[in-house]
Amino acid sequence: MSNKRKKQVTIYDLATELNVAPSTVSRALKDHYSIGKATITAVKELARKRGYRTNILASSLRTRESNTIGVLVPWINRPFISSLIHGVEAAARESGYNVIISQSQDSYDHEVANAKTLFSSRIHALVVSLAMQTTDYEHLEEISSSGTPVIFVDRVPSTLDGHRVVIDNVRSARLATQHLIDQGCRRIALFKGASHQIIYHERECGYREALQANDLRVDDELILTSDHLTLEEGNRLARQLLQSPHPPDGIFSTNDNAAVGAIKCARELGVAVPEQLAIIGFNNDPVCEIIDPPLSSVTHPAVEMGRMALQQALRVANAKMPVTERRIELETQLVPRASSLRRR
Amino acid sequence: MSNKRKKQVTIYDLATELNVAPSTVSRALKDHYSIGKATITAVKELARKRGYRTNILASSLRTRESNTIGVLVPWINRPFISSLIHGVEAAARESGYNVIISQSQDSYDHEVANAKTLFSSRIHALVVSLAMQTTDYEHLEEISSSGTPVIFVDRVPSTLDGHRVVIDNVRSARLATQHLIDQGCRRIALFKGASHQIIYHERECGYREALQANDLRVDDELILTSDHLTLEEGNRLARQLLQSPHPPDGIFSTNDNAAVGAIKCARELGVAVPEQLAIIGFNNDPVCEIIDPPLSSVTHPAVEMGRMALQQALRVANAKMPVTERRIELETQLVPRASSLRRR
DNA sequence: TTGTAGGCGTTATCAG
DNA sequence: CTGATAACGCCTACAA
Repeated sequence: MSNKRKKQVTIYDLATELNVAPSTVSRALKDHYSIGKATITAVKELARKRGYRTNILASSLRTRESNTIGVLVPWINRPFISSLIHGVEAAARESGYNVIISQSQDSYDHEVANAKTLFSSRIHALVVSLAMQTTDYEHLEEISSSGTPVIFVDRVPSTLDGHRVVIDNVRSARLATQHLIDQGCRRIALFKGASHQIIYHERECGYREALQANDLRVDDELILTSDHLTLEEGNRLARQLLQSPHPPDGIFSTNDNAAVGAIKCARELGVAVPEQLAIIGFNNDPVCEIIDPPLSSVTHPAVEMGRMALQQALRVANAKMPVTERRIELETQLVPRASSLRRR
Repeated sequence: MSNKRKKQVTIYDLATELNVAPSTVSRALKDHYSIGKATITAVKELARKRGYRTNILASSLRTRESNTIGVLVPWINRPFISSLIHGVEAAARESGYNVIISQSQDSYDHEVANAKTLFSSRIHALVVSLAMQTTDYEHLEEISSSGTPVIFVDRVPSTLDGHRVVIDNVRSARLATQHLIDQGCRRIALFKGASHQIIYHERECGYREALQANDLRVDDELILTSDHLTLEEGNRLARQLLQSPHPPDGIFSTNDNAAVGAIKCARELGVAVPEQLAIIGFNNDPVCEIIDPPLSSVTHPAVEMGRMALQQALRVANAKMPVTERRIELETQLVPRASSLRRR
């Protein structure tokens, strides 16, 4: 009920009370160089006293610049994503921007609808991690080509050449796989997500490269795809493998959740980890230190990726010239723990 | 750079092209009853074709109603909070609202600053979970008394009588403690957060009530306070207790994190869980099922609390009459698991 | 150093 | 059923 709200204080009110023009107030409030010191202090003093708060809506409308950054992610309540958002939000606030978030819930339709809504809010820039379902990017190209910078993070498009903040998935997966090989594994299984998501495709490439570099045969039966890579899925996939005629002696899971499922499965079946089955995950979620045995993993710098994405967004939005560095790659690190370390 | 942006399509453009007045277009777009069927379809058709998107800023300015809900929480990247936000966001979107988030990082100063910024954005309502540091509520009272509904969730103020969505902390804590007693515990320790946060105070009350109801002495040495209740803190507190002359035979931790720390500590010291030390946490985070032994806990319906908070926010914001139901309480449930179940 | 005036895009009011 | 007009609060040429 707008009529229940107290009337807000405007620069007009301050102006009349001080017997100056509204424009003077406006300028004084932002320390415009042409305004007298005395006026500035007087205006600010009164503003404080009257509880004046600049109306960002009006200001944004006038300048055609909102100070709001849109964030569009699959799910907010996942460790990696919530840390990513944490990074975006913290960096945004430091630069004086607000963050407006929405989740696609991994649905393409939601993603399209939310992208439109965010666009209507005249966001300054958009940070996106794609829904699992998404394979075309028209809704995002539209935003981008209208002049609003779009920065992709983690789940980036395969065909669209947009700005992106990523890790080297191929190298990271190669590292993880090589680590298992170094620990003596010869039959290594891979748990991956839907291949049309490029990150999973790349991680598979790294896995294959490592095997080939060590003259190990790639057995397609050991490459398992899951749409969600939940703990339960990981458990199920592991069971399937361990009960097969030729069980693997190592598993590389492209996320930690599914790896934890595998550990639990091994425990249930009485398979010794890491002696009979070495396991490594991906993301280095807190859960790695909680599960027994502790889970080896590869770091995935979520907070940092969020910060970088925001900075890149501002860089692109405020640049005079097109920004040529369209891809920002962050470092990852192997974190070996007991789930894969065999005493030698 | 606004000048890099393509000029946006306005109702004006549509109006000229269709030879009608802008006001007609505006009304047609929202199916105003007084506009002819033919005009409506024509307008909508052209709008679609030209890629028209209503400018929410202008609309909000004019109507003095933004369709944005503010969310102010300590940290986004915590399981309970990110699920809470998930709930708020999902419900908001279903009702046609956007969500703008900011985190206080548990600092009072941040909380005050962010509250001001959100207020400047002319949010429709504000959902808040307090920073650990916060003990005065002027910054929020100001918003509330200006007519913007403020809804507190979980970490609610002790002295301010605002709208709130909570659980029955006393009862929940009583349940948890009684459960340990039922399992044969006689010396039960309590891990709690800063007492000026009412939720911890209430949980302590529940704990005391349960002990007294069973004629067990309350030993103040067993009540340990920690500012953050992290896993490491839990580990440290548990060690302190277990190495004391009279170690406890049960621990009730007011969050799961610290309880996990206690389990790890017990494992490190060779104390059997639950036989020598029964442990129960609070929140029922995913980690409960991952730790070994699985951690007993009390559910804390994060997503549901988020949804309810949003609904209450809209109810209050759009009510003709003051909303009298200022407190919404959700159910919790005891979830016994191996960390506290002693075979009998 | 300050004031004037017009407009950002939308909607509410009042006429027709 | 539709149109003209004025405002929402702020910013920015341009004028003084």
